[in-house]
Amino acid sequence: MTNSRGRPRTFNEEKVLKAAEQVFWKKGFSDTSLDDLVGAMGINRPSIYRAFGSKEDIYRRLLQNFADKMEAVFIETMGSDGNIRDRLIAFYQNALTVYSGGGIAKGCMVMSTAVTVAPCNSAIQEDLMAIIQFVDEKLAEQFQIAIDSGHISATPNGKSRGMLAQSLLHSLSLRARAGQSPSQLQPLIETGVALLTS
Amino acid sequence: MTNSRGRPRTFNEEKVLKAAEQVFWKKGFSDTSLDDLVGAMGINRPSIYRAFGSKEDIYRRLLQNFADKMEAVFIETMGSDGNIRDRLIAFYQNALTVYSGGGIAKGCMVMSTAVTVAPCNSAIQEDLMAIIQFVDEKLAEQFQIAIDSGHISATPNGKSRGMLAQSLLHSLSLRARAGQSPSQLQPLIETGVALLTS
DNA sequence: CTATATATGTACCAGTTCGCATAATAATAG
DNA sequence: CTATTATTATGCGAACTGGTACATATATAG
Repeated sequence: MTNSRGRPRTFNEEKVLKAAEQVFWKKGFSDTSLDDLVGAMGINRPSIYRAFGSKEDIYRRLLQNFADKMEAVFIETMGSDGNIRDRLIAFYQNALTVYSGGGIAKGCMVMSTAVTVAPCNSAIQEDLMAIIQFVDEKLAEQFQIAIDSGHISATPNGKSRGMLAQSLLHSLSLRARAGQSPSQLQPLIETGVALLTS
Repeated sequence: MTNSRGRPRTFNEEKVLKAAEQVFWKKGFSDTSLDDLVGAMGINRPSIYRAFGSKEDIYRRLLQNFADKMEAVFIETMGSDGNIRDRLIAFYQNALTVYSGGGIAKGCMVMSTAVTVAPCNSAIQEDLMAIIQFVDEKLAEQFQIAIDSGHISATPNGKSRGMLAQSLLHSLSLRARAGQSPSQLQPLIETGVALLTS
Protein backbone atom coordinates (compact mmCIF):
# COMPACT_ATOMS: atom_id res chain seq x y z
CA MET A 1 0.00 0.00 0.00
CA THR A 2 1.76 3.13 -1.19
CA ASN A 3 1.03 6.54 0.21
CA SER A 4 0.61 8.21 -3.16
CA ARG A 5 -2.82 7.04 -4.15
CA GLY A 6 -5.45 9.56 -5.09
CA ARG A 7 -5.28 12.97 -6.62
CA PRO A 8 -1.89 14.60 -6.02
CA ARG A 9 -1.57 17.87 -4.15
CA THR A 10 -1.15 21.00 -6.14
CA PHE A 11 0.63 22.83 -3.35
CA ASN A 12 4.00 22.59 -1.66
CA GLU A 13 3.44 22.01 2.05
CA GLU A 14 6.48 23.96 3.15
CA LYS A 15 5.59 26.93 0.98
CA VAL A 16 1.99 27.26 2.08
CA LEU A 17 2.98 26.91 5.74
CA LYS A 18 5.51 29.68 5.25
CA ALA A 19 2.76 31.83 3.76
CA ALA A 20 0.48 31.08 6.69
CA GLU A 21 3.28 31.97 9.09
CA GLN A 22 3.63 35.40 7.55
CA VAL A 23 -0.04 36.12 8.14
CA PHE A 24 -0.13 34.87 11.74
CA TRP A 25 3.15 36.64 12.45
CA LYS A 26 1.78 39.97 11.33
CA LYS A 27 -1.84 39.79 12.44
CA GLY A 28 -1.69 37.46 15.41
CA PHE A 29 -3.96 34.49 16.01
CA SER A 30 -7.34 36.09 16.62
CA ASP A 31 -7.14 38.64 13.85
CA THR A 32 -6.17 36.11 11.21
CA SER A 33 -9.24 34.80 9.44
CA LEU A 34 -9.53 31.65 7.41
CA ASP A 35 -10.06 33.87 4.39
CA ASP A 36 -6.71 35.49 5.12
CA LEU A 37 -5.13 32.06 5.16
CA VAL A 38 -6.90 30.99 1.99
CA GLY A 39 -5.61 34.12 0.28
CA ALA A 40 -2.04 33.74 1.49
CA MET A 41 -1.72 30.00 1.10
CA GLY A 42 -3.43 29.91 -2.27
CA ILE A 43 -5.48 26.83 -1.46
CA ASN A 44 -9.12 26.48 -0.59
CA ARG A 45 -10.63 26.17 2.80
CA PRO A 46 -11.49 22.46 2.69
CA SER A 47 -8.00 21.65 1.40
CA ILE A 48 -6.48 23.54 4.31
CA TYR A 49 -8.63 21.60 6.73
CA ARG A 50 -7.86 18.28 5.14
CA ALA A 51 -4.12 18.94 5.12
CA PHE A 52 -3.53 20.85 8.35
CA GLY A 53 -6.64 20.80 10.50
CA SER A 54 -8.21 23.79 12.18
CA LYS A 55 -6.90 27.32 12.34
CA GLU A 56 -5.65 26.60 15.84
CA ASP A 57 -3.90 23.42 14.67
CA ILE A 58 -2.05 25.35 11.98
CA TYR A 59 -1.11 28.14 14.36
CA ARG A 60 0.25 25.82 17.03
CA ARG A 61 2.22 23.90 14.45
CA LEU A 62 3.74 27.15 13.22
CA LEU A 63 4.60 28.20 16.77
CA GLN A 64 6.71 25.08 17.19
CA ASN A 65 8.07 25.52 13.71
CA PHE A 66 9.24 29.04 14.52
CA ALA A 67 10.78 27.91 17.77
CA ASP A 68 12.69 25.22 15.88
CA LYS A 69 14.02 27.77 13.43
CA MET A 70 15.19 29.97 16.27
CA GLU A 71 16.85 26.98 17.86
CA ALA A 72 18.76 26.47 14.63
CA VAL A 73 19.95 30.08 14.84
CA PHE A 74 20.95 29.45 18.44
CA ILE A 75 22.94 26.34 17.58
CA GLU A 76 24.61 28.04 14.65
CA THR A 77 25.77 31.02 16.69
CA MET A 78 26.25 29.62 20.17
CA GLY A 79 27.60 26.28 19.03
CA SER A 80 30.88 27.69 17.76
CA ASP A 81 33.90 27.85 20.03
CA GLY A 82 34.64 31.53 20.47
CA ASN A 83 34.21 33.23 23.84
CA ILE A 84 30.70 33.46 25.20
CA ARG A 85 30.53 37.22 24.77
CA ASP A 86 31.06 37.14 21.02
CA ARG A 87 28.79 34.15 20.56
CA LEU A 88 25.97 35.79 22.50
CA ILE A 89 26.30 38.97 20.48
CA ALA A 90 26.15 36.97 17.27
CA PHE A 91 23.08 35.16 18.52
CA TYR A 92 21.23 38.32 19.47
CA GLN A 93 22.15 40.01 16.24
CA ASN A 94 20.85 37.13 14.18
CA ALA A 95 17.68 37.03 16.23
CA LEU A 96 17.24 40.75 15.73
CA THR A 97 17.65 40.28 11.99
CA VAL A 98 14.75 37.84 12.10
CA TYR A 99 12.70 40.18 14.29
CA SER A 100 13.25 43.23 12.09
CA GLY A 101 13.38 41.46 8.75
CA GLY A 102 11.56 42.52 5.60
CA GLY A 103 11.17 46.16 6.54
CA ILE A 104 8.17 45.37 8.74
CA ALA A 105 8.24 45.48 12.52
CA LYS A 106 7.61 41.88 13.44
CA GLY A 107 9.35 40.78 16.60
CA CYS A 108 9.46 37.13 17.58
CA MET A 109 6.46 35.28 16.18
CA VAL A 110 5.98 33.28 19.39
CA MET A 111 6.48 36.02 21.93
CA SER A 112 4.52 38.62 19.97
CA THR A 113 1.43 36.66 19.09
CA ALA A 114 1.01 33.78 21.55
CA VAL A 115 1.12 36.12 24.56
CA THR A 116 -2.14 37.77 23.82
CA VAL A 117 -4.16 34.59 23.36
CA ALA A 118 -2.51 32.70 26.22
CA PRO A 119 -5.04 33.47 28.99
CA CYS A 120 -7.93 32.32 26.80
CA ASN A 121 -6.34 29.25 25.29
CA SER A 122 -4.61 26.86 27.63
CA ALA A 123 -3.06 24.80 24.83
CA ILE A 124 -1.36 27.84 23.38
CA GLN A 125 -0.42 29.03 26.84
CA GLU A 126 1.28 25.69 27.45
CA ASP A 127 3.06 25.89 24.11
CA LEU A 128 4.34 29.33 25.04
CA MET A 129 5.43 28.20 28.48
CA ALA A 130 7.25 25.18 27.05
CA ILE A 131 9.15 27.31 24.56
CA ILE A 132 10.16 29.84 27.21
CA GLN A 133 11.42 27.08 29.47
CA PHE A 134 13.29 25.43 26.63
CA VAL A 135 15.08 28.67 25.79
CA ASP A 136 15.89 29.19 29.48
CA GLU A 137 17.51 25.77 29.61
CA LYS A 138 19.50 26.17 26.41
CA LEU A 139 20.87 29.52 27.54
CA ALA A 140 21.59 28.30 31.06
CA GLU A 141 23.59 25.41 29.60
CA GLN A 142 25.88 27.78 27.77
CA PHE A 143 26.41 29.98 30.81
CA GLN A 144 27.12 26.95 32.95
CA ILE A 145 29.82 25.86 30.54
CA ALA A 146 31.35 29.33 30.67
CA ILE A 147 31.21 29.26 34.46
CA ASP A 148 32.71 25.78 34.70
CA SER A 149 35.56 26.74 32.44
CA GLY A 150 36.21 29.84 34.49
CA HIS A 151 35.38 32.40 31.83
CA ILE A 152 32.73 34.12 33.90
CA SER A 153 31.93 34.35 37.60
CA ALA A 154 29.85 31.69 39.31
CA THR A 155 27.34 34.25 40.55
CA PRO A 156 24.78 34.80 39.24
CA ASN A 157 24.55 31.11 38.45
CA GLY A 158 23.92 29.64 35.03
CA LYS A 159 20.18 29.33 35.45
CA SER A 160 19.72 32.94 36.54
CA ARG A 161 21.93 34.19 33.76
CA GLY A 162 19.93 32.12 31.30
CA MET A 163 16.66 33.70 32.39
CA LEU A 164 18.17 37.16 32.24
CA ALA A 165 19.56 36.44 28.80
CA GLN A 166 16.11 35.49 27.62
CA SER A 167 14.77 38.72 29.10
CA LEU A 168 16.95 40.60 26.69
CA LEU A 169 15.52 38.53 23.87
CA HIS A 170 11.98 39.30 25.00
CA SER A 171 12.71 42.98 25.02
CA LEU A 172 14.37 42.95 21.62
CA SER A 173 11.29 41.26 20.22
CA LEU A 174 8.87 43.66 21.83
CA ARG A 175 10.86 46.75 20.90
CA ALA A 176 11.34 45.59 17.34
CA ARG A 177 7.61 45.04 16.98
CA ALA A 178 6.92 48.45 18.50
CA GLY A 179 9.00 49.89 15.71
CA GLN A 180 12.47 50.44 17.18
CA SER A 181 15.16 50.02 14.54
CA PRO A 182 18.05 47.54 14.67
CA SER A 183 20.50 50.39 15.04
CA GLN A 184 18.60 51.64 18.08
CA LEU A 185 18.67 48.17 19.55
CA GLN A 186 22.31 47.40 18.90
CA PRO A 187 23.51 49.21 22.07
CA LEU A 188 20.97 47.23 24.07
CA ILE A 189 22.55 44.02 22.81
CA GLU A 190 26.05 45.20 23.60
CA THR A 191 25.47 46.51 27.08
CA GLY A 192 23.19 43.57 27.85
CA VAL A 193 25.81 41.03 26.88
CA ALA A 194 28.42 42.96 28.79
CA LEU A 195 26.36 42.71 31.97
CA LEU A 196 25.34 39.11 31.32
CA THR A 197 28.95 37.99 30.98
CA SER A 198 30.43 40.04 33.79
CA MET B 1 -25.65 76.69 30.11
CA THR B 2 -25.17 73.92 32.60
CA ASN B 3 -23.69 70.59 31.69
CA SER B 4 -26.27 68.55 33.50
CA ARG B 5 -29.22 68.89 31.19
CA GLY B 6 -30.90 65.81 29.83
CA ARG B 7 -31.20 62.34 31.15
CA PRO B 8 -28.50 61.52 33.67
CA ARG B 9 -26.14 58.59 33.19
CA THR B 10 -26.92 55.41 35.00
CA PHE B 11 -23.31 54.25 35.03
CA ASN B 12 -20.14 55.28 36.78
CA GLU B 13 -17.54 56.11 34.18
CA GLU B 14 -14.60 54.87 36.21
CA LYS B 15 -16.30 51.60 37.03
CA VAL B 16 -17.32 50.70 33.52
CA LEU B 17 -13.87 51.58 32.20
CA LYS B 18 -12.37 49.30 34.80
CA ALA B 19 -14.68 46.54 33.64
CA ALA B 20 -13.68 47.14 30.04
CA GLU B 21 -10.02 47.02 31.04
CA GLN B 22 -10.46 43.57 32.53
CA VAL B 23 -11.86 42.25 29.27
CA PHE B 24 -9.22 43.80 27.03
CA TRP B 25 -6.50 42.73 29.46
CA LYS B 26 -7.57 39.12 29.31
CA LYS B 27 -8.68 38.73 25.70
CA GLY B 28 -6.60 41.32 23.90
CA PHE B 29 -7.89 43.86 21.43
CA SER B 30 -8.97 41.74 18.48
CA ASP B 31 -10.66 39.03 20.45
CA THR B 32 -12.74 41.43 22.52
CA SER B 33 -16.12 42.01 20.92
CA LEU B 34 -18.50 44.83 21.56
CA ASP B 35 -20.86 42.27 23.06
CA ASP B 36 -18.11 41.35 25.52
CA LEU B 37 -17.84 44.99 26.47
CA VAL B 38 -21.61 45.38 26.73
CA GLY B 39 -21.70 42.40 29.07
CA ALA B 40 -18.82 43.53 31.24
CA MET B 41 -19.67 47.21 31.36
CA GLY B 42 -23.38 46.67 31.87
CA ILE B 43 -24.40 49.35 29.41
CA ASN B 44 -25.75 49.08 25.91
CA ARG B 45 -23.89 49.46 22.69
CA PRO B 46 -25.15 52.91 21.71
CA SER B 47 -24.43 54.23 25.19
CA ILE B 48 -20.87 52.94 24.96
CA TYR B 49 -20.43 54.63 21.61
CA ARG B 50 -21.88 57.90 22.80
CA ALA B 51 -19.77 57.95 25.94
CA PHE B 52 -16.45 56.52 24.78
CA GLY B 53 -16.45 56.20 21.01
CA SER B 54 -15.35 53.13 19.11
CA LYS B 55 -13.82 49.95 20.46
CA GLU B 56 -10.42 51.24 19.39
CA ASP B 57 -11.01 54.56 21.15
CA ILE B 58 -11.81 52.77 24.40
CA TYR B 59 -8.85 50.45 24.07
CA ARG B 60 -6.36 53.23 23.40
CA ARG B 61 -7.73 55.22 26.30
CA LEU B 62 -7.29 52.21 28.56
CA LEU B 63 -3.74 51.67 27.33
CA GLN B 64 -2.80 55.15 28.49
CA ASN B 65 -4.81 54.63 31.64
CA PHE B 66 -2.87 51.49 32.48
CA ALA B 67 0.43 53.18 31.74
CA ASP B 68 -0.54 55.98 34.11
CA LYS B 69 -1.35 53.50 36.86
CA MET B 70 2.02 51.82 36.41
CA GLU B 71 3.69 55.20 36.54
CA ALA B 72 2.01 55.74 39.89
CA VAL B 73 3.50 52.46 41.09
CA PHE B 74 6.85 53.61 39.78
CA ILE B 75 6.69 56.93 41.59
CA GLU B 76 5.53 55.28 44.78
CA THR B 77 8.38 52.79 44.86
CA MET B 78 11.23 54.58 43.13
CA GLY B 79 10.42 57.98 44.56
CA SER B 80 11.45 57.08 48.08
CA ASP B 81 14.98 57.70 49.27
CA GLY B 82 16.43 54.28 49.97
CA ASN B 83 19.25 52.87 47.87
CA ILE B 84 18.47 52.13 44.25
CA ARG B 85 18.73 48.38 44.72
CA ASP B 86 15.94 48.19 47.28
CA ARG B 87 13.77 50.64 45.41
CA LEU B 88 14.11 48.71 42.17
CA ILE B 89 13.23 45.47 43.89
CA ALA B 90 10.17 47.08 45.43
CA PHE B 91 9.14 48.42 42.03
CA TYR B 92 9.49 45.07 40.28
CA GLN B 93 7.67 43.28 43.05
CA ASN B 94 4.75 45.66 42.89
CA ALA B 95 4.67 45.36 39.12
CA LEU B 96 4.70 41.60 39.43
CA THR B 97 1.78 41.77 41.83
CA VAL B 98 -0.17 43.62 39.19
CA TYR B 99 0.92 41.17 36.48
CA SER B 100 0.00 38.10 38.49
CA GLY B 101 -3.00 39.52 40.32
CA GLY B 102 -6.34 37.83 40.78
CA GLY B 103 -5.12 34.32 40.24
CA ILE B 104 -5.12 34.76 36.45
CA ALA B 105 -1.99 35.03 34.38
CA LYS B 106 -2.27 38.52 33.01
CA GLY B 107 1.07 40.21 32.49
CA CYS B 108 1.24 43.89 31.67
CA MET B 109 -1.88 45.02 29.85
CA VAL B 110 0.09 47.19 27.45
CA MET B 111 2.94 44.85 26.66
CA SER B 112 0.74 41.76 26.44
CA THR B 113 -2.02 43.03 24.23
CA ALA B 114 -0.78 46.00 22.21
CA VAL B 115 2.16 44.03 20.81
CA THR B 116 0.06 41.75 18.73
CA VAL B 117 -2.00 44.44 17.05
CA ALA B 118 0.88 46.86 16.56
CA PRO B 119 1.89 45.90 12.99
CA CYS B 120 -1.70 46.28 11.77
CA ASN B 121 -2.63 49.44 13.63
CA SER B 122 -0.20 52.32 13.47
CA ALA B 123 -2.01 54.35 16.13
CA ILE B 124 -1.69 51.55 18.65
CA GLN B 125 1.87 50.90 17.55
CA GLU B 126 2.67 54.53 18.25
CA ASP B 127 0.98 54.35 21.64
CA LEU B 128 3.07 51.31 22.47
CA MET B 129 6.27 52.94 21.28
CA ALA B 130 5.56 56.08 23.29
CA ILE B 131 4.95 54.12 26.46
CA ILE B 132 8.15 52.09 26.01
CA GLN B 133 10.17 55.24 25.48
CA PHE B 134 8.58 56.92 28.46
CA VAL B 135 9.49 54.00 30.71
CA ASP B 136 13.03 54.00 29.31
CA GLU B 137 13.38 57.65 30.22
CA LYS B 138 11.95 57.32 33.72
CA LEU B 139 14.24 54.41 34.52
CA ALA B 140 17.27 56.07 32.96
CA GLU B 141 16.65 59.12 35.14
CA GLN B 142 16.87 57.05 38.29
CA PHE B 143 20.05 55.29 37.20
CA GLN B 144 21.61 58.60 36.25
CA ILE B 145 20.94 59.92 39.72
CA ALA B 146 22.52 56.83 41.23
CA ILE B 147 25.53 57.23 38.94
CA ASP B 148 25.91 60.93 39.68
CA SER B 149 25.81 60.30 43.40
CA GLY B 150 28.43 57.60 43.07
CA HIS B 151 26.25 54.68 44.14
CA ILE B 152 26.81 52.71 40.95
CA SER B 153 29.42 52.69 38.23
CA ALA B 154 29.17 55.09 35.29
CA THR B 155 29.28 52.24 32.79
CA PRO B 156 26.90 51.10 31.49
CA ASN B 157 25.46 54.60 31.41
CA GLY B 158 22.03 55.56 32.72
CA LYS B 159 20.25 55.22 29.39
CA SER B 160 21.58 51.72 28.76
CA ARG B 161 20.76 50.62 32.27
CA GLY B 162 17.27 52.04 31.84
CA MET B 163 16.64 50.01 28.71
CA LEU B 164 18.00 46.88 30.37
CA ALA B 165 15.82 47.51 33.40
CA GLN B 166 12.78 47.68 31.18
CA SER B 167 13.86 44.42 29.54
CA LEU B 168 13.44 42.77 32.88
CA LEU B 169 9.98 44.25 33.13
CA HIS B 170 9.08 42.95 29.68
CA SER B 171 10.18 39.49 30.62
CA LEU B 172 8.31 39.51 33.92
CA SER B 173 5.17 40.44 32.06
CA LEU B 174 5.60 37.81 29.39
CA ARG B 175 6.51 35.07 31.83
CA ALA B 176 3.65 35.93 34.16
CA ARG B 177 1.20 35.76 31.27
CA ALA B 178 2.70 32.46 30.16
CA GLY B 179 1.83 31.16 33.61
CA GLN B 180 5.03 31.38 35.64
CA SER B 181 4.29 32.04 39.29
CA PRO B 182 5.54 35.00 41.33
CA SER B 183 7.71 32.70 43.38
CA GLN B 184 9.37 31.43 40.22
CA LEU B 185 9.97 34.99 39.10
CA GLN B 186 11.31 36.33 42.38
CA PRO B 187 14.88 35.09 41.69
CA LEU B 188 14.75 36.77 38.29
CA ILE B 189 14.00 40.06 39.99
CA GLU B 190 16.78 39.63 42.50
CA THR B 191 19.55 38.58 40.16
CA GLY B 192 18.37 41.10 37.59
CA VAL B 193 18.54 43.97 40.03
CA ALA B 194 21.92 42.76 41.24
CA LEU B 195 23.31 42.93 37.72
CA LEU B 196 21.56 46.21 36.91
CA THR B 197 23.05 47.93 39.93
CA SER B 198 26.54 46.47 39.73
C1' DC C 1 -11.21 -1.53 -17.64
C1' DT C 2 -13.17 -0.87 -12.48
C1' DA C 3 -12.57 0.15 -7.74
C1' DT C 4 -10.40 2.94 -4.44
C1' DA C 5 -8.21 6.79 -2.36
C1' DT C 6 -6.99 11.47 -2.00
C1' DA C 7 -7.46 16.47 -3.35
C1' DT C 8 -10.13 20.25 -5.00
C1' DG C 9 -13.94 23.67 -5.74
C1' DT C 10 -18.62 25.41 -4.95
C1' DA C 11 -21.76 26.59 -2.06
C1' DC C 12 -23.52 26.87 2.25
C1' DC C 13 -24.30 26.74 7.41
C1' DA C 14 -25.38 28.92 11.87
C1' DG C 15 -23.40 32.20 14.71
C1' DT C 16 -21.09 36.56 15.42
C1' DT C 17 -19.11 40.93 14.03
C1' DC C 18 -19.52 46.27 14.26
C1' DG C 19 -22.11 50.05 13.72
C1' DC C 20 -26.48 52.58 13.37
C1' DA C 21 -31.45 54.11 12.84
C1' DT C 22 -35.23 54.75 15.52
C1' DA C 23 -37.84 55.42 19.47
C1' DA C 24 -38.56 55.73 24.32
C1' DT C 25 -37.04 57.82 28.74
C1' DA C 26 -35.64 61.29 32.03
C1' DA C 27 -33.62 65.18 33.37
C1' DT C 28 -33.39 70.69 33.04
C1' DA C 29 -34.66 75.56 31.12
C1' DG C 30 -37.90 78.86 30.65
C1' DC D 1 -46.99 73.35 31.47
C1' DT D 2 -43.80 72.91 26.83
C1' DA D 3 -39.36 72.81 24.63
C1' DT D 4 -34.83 71.18 24.78
C1' DT D 5 -31.08 68.14 25.68
C1' DA D 6 -28.91 63.99 26.83
C1' DT D 7 -29.01 58.98 27.75
C1' DT D 8 -30.90 54.53 27.21
C1' DA D 9 -33.28 50.52 24.93
C1' DT D 10 -34.75 47.71 20.98
C1' DG D 11 -33.47 45.69 17.20
C1' DC D 12 -32.00 45.86 12.58
C1' DG D 13 -28.67 44.62 8.65
C1' DA D 14 -24.88 43.63 5.80
C1' DA D 15 -20.55 41.71 6.22
C1' DC D 16 -17.74 38.40 8.12
C1' DT D 17 -16.56 34.27 11.34
C1' DG D 18 -14.80 29.20 11.54
C1' DG D 19 -16.19 25.05 9.78
C1' DT D 20 -18.45 21.54 6.62
C1' DA D 21 -21.46 18.75 2.90
C1' DC D 22 -21.33 17.45 -1.41
C1' DA D 23 -20.06 16.85 -5.92
C1' DT D 24 -16.08 16.71 -8.93
C1' DA D 25 -11.36 15.81 -10.43
C1' DT D 26 -7.18 12.97 -10.65
C1' DA D 27 -4.16 9.84 -9.22
C1' DT D 28 -2.93 4.53 -8.08
C1' DA D 29 -4.11 -0.68 -7.30
C1' DG D 30 -5.63 -4.66 -9.09
